Amino acid sequence: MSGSDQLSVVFSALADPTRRAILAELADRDATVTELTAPLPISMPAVSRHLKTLEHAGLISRTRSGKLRMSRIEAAPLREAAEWIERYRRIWDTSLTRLDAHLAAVQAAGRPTDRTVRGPAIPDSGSPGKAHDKEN
Amino acid sequence: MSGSDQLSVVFSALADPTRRAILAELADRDATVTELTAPLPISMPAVSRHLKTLEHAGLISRTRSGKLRMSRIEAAPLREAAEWIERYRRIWDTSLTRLDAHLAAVQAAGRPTDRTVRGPAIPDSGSPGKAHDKEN
DNA sequence: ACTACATTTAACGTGTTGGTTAAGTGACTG
DNA sequence: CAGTCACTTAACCAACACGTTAAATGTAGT
Repeated sequence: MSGSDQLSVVFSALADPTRRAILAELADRDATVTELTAPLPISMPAVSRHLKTLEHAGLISRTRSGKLRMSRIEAAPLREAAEWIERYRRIWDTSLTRLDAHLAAVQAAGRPTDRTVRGPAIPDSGSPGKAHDKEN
Repeated sequence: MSGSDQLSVVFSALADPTRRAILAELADRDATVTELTAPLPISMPAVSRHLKTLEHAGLISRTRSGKLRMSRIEAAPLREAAEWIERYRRIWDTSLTRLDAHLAAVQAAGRPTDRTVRGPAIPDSGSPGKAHDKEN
């Protein structure tokens, strides 16, 4: 992980399947560390650290009640991540559109695919540590 | 990165701000390695490896034309990532709803927040290497 | 063939990740 | 207040990520 911005931290957290499994679990119900560890093939300290990572990413919050430590999902940061990705929706949509067009064209004639018809920019967000900033 | 599944690879690729900047650049127009390196504060070999990572994640494809190597964005994997995240939309939506409700309630009376009203499961996808599978 | 250009591969250093086991902390229980 | 339960922290390790510079590769032009 090279970046320390919010988006990098969130995507990093999501990059681990164990952490995604934990989030899936927490989507159902809040849970203790022991409960979260049970279905997983790793030790409790390992889970504890995953929870720390998730908490640091803002994806969960935790409260102590007695000797239990409850974890609760906080999906707000996912929204930011989704919004970043959504900016590219037009590209994958138009890719599919192009594919449709291509198939139609092939059925009619026999031309090769085009692929240069692309709309204008997508605003940036998520520049490298010290970018020379040309991508805005 | 502990997982090697598609989702892990894609989220890992997105976790780096330099790679996100490259994708932002490629959203505008296909580009050569040299063009992509220009605005970045790192060497060309470093960019070359980022491109390899993005290609491995399926986020770009590359073609050789003469001595140039063009990179083109392939946003399809982003769709899968977005879909994974979208499953949690209800949670962050209802979080906001709960917040609204809380604020309204506070304005009217003075009760503490509730937070236990959560709907049923969200289907899994993204289980750890060898999970004992309980989260489905 | 020689040279120049674009890019990749190799070798290396360094920091981080994700797992382990063992020891520490804090709250309840007898 | 000793013991146990639910965790966290510490110490350690192997693997990997990300950057560098130097050398190798491949294509084009002269």
